[in-house]
Amino acid sequence: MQDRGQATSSENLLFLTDDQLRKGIEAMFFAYRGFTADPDRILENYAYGRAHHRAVHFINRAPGTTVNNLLDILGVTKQSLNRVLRTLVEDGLVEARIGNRDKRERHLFLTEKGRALEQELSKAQRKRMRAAYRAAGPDAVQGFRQVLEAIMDPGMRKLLNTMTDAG
Amino acid sequence: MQDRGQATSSENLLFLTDDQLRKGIEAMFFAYRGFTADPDRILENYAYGRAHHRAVHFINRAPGTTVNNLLDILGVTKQSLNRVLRTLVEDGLVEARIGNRDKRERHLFLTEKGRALEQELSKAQRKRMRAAYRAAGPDAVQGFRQVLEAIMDPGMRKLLNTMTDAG
DNA sequence: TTGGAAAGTCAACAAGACTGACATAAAATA
DNA sequence: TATTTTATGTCAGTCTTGTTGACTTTCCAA
Repeated sequence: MQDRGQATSSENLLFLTDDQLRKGIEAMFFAYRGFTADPDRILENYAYGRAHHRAVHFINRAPGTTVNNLLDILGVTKQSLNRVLRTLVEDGLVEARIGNRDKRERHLFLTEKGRALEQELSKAQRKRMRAAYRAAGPDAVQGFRQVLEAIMDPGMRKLLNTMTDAG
Repeated sequence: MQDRGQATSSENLLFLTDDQLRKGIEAMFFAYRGFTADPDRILENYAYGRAHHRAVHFINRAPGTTVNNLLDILGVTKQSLNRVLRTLVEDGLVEARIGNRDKRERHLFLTEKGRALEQELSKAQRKRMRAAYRAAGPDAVQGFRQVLEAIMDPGMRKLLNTMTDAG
């Protein structure tokens, strides 16, 4: 049988009960809705979607990244990403430069226009996060980050920390 | 200008810098992927999607809930939810009983089969959450929950806590 | 009793994910 | 050098899940 969180010896493991886990699951669901709500609203004005936001975010985050790299980060198919990148390049938000060393690669950069959209989106998203962080306090934020990292697949955790170290 | 988290007087507000906020944002993105990964894999075997999971979850959570109630929780259009409910009813996972008091209403219940699927899905999701909770520890979990609640729209927070109190 | 509001259903459409097949160019390797 | 692998892009088609609009049934209140 699975561990259901009953206190074993001296430790209080009540935070591992199915009921507590379910509350956390539902909190994740509702919080993610809030998390994406502000950018989603902004994107409607541009006829872009969440997929465009994600691409723009990570290109801004790692300028010069290749398409393949972005595929790993976003976890979608190249056809799906390509549709998004094509519109972003056509609309002049993203520039795709052919690689010097390896001419098969495309290195992706935001244009001035792309940076402007990225700023608008991330500013709105940061605003909500800042309010939440401030309300919860630094210790809560540390716990928040710890649990999120533990929820991720190991590969994603590694990717996140690689990016974080670099940036 | 926006608060960018510089320490003002004695308090250390470094956890509110744009950089820290961005890390939290990316952690949310990657964690949510992990959060949905296990149920998504299971759902493939049944030709259902995330929308079905959500419906089944909340019907299990609040048996007898009406369609309108579920709409508020899920935040989609009734047409979108209806498509999902129709397949679940057709497949015998959900029973929709016409209301006694108000015959316009449908009260939703999981059948035995529905409960079985719900258990399979939530068990997989809880397993990941339990591992994450255990790895991070009770204090981190408390912070996690606090920040998630602060990220939500107030309406959602209220809804979540109403459900939590009742359940 | 009648007209509007509410609950739910049906139809059609769009975004964004997917798979599969294929093309091109460049790099790596046998 | 010849062949294979890699990186990227494209076309076509499908699926899930969101959307709007139009409709029926039921309830309630003026």
